[in-house]
Amino acid sequence: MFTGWVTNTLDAKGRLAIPARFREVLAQKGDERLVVTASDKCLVAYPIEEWNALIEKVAKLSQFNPKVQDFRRYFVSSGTEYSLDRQGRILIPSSLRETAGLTGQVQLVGMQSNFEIWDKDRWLQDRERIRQDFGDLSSVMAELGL
Amino acid sequence: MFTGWVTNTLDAKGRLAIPARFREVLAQKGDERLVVTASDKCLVAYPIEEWNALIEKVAKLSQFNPKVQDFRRYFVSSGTEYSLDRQGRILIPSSLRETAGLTGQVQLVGMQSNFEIWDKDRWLQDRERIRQDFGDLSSVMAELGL
DNA sequence: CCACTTTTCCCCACTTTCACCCACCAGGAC
DNA sequence: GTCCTGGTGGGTGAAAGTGGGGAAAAGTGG
Repeated sequence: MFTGWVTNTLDAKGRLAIPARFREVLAQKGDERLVVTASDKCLVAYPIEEWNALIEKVAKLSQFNPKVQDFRRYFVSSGTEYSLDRQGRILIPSSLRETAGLTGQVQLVGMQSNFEIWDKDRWLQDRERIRQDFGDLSSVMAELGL
Repeated sequence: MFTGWVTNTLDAKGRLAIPARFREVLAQKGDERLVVTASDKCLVAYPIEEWNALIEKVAKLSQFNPKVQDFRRYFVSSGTEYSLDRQGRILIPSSLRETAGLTGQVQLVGMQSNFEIWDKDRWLQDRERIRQDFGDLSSVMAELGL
């Protein structure tokens, strides 16, 4: 399980160190490869296994539903496999860096089965938005049975 | 499987380098030929094998259904076979270049069994449109069981 | 049918990017 | 203090991408 918030820096070559804690999760799965994909405000990283499970589900949806097409074109298409280098980093290609607005400081956010990669400033803003919303959020959770 | 986003440039002669990662997929199939055809906003490239499978399916549809006719006229008829040159490029004929509005910068988008060829600006616009819609998209995905 | 232009293909050369390796620095444990 | 670990930065050779010259092929017009 990926948990917690970590701030790392993206170096000039576009490399990002994966926190040791996250690497251990991968090591336990016996497969250190990651799939990184673009979401609307950030990037999302999945262990291969999790990603494949997701892809299979998408493959079963109607391929002619325009929403599904858009989802595939944006979210699925950007998903590419990366291996860690000897220092436990991945190289994030410029197209994904641009999409997610990654600059210097990067926030990694554990989301249990996967983790998100945010531009730090954007993360701080979004966190603030969620905080404002929290009261409302709580009632939705209650409705969902939590 | 073709995955990920790659930006390459179309040179003055209309040649486009196929990313090495995509070429490997073709090499694994043992057939480096590609069929490129026009879709509504971009071009689509298929490995021969995939294209033939598609054609066979279309052949089974009613030849007198006007919609099928249009589909064949536009999508199927424009499909032409291209081989890679020694540098791993294909020459995109001017008719297809115009249709897809390809200028300098070109975006290649991996769509698993095939890949799309977009004019970069047009791609950015379309991506932005999808991104705006992402919240809505996500809820549709949730409804569909994702 | 022939001359001419345009397009296509093949080759070579240059530039940029990437994968790999090593080195450094900061902080915590001993 | 030293040792270790985690994160950061940089050099280097190979690979990928880019651009252009020139011969062959195809298309065009008289």
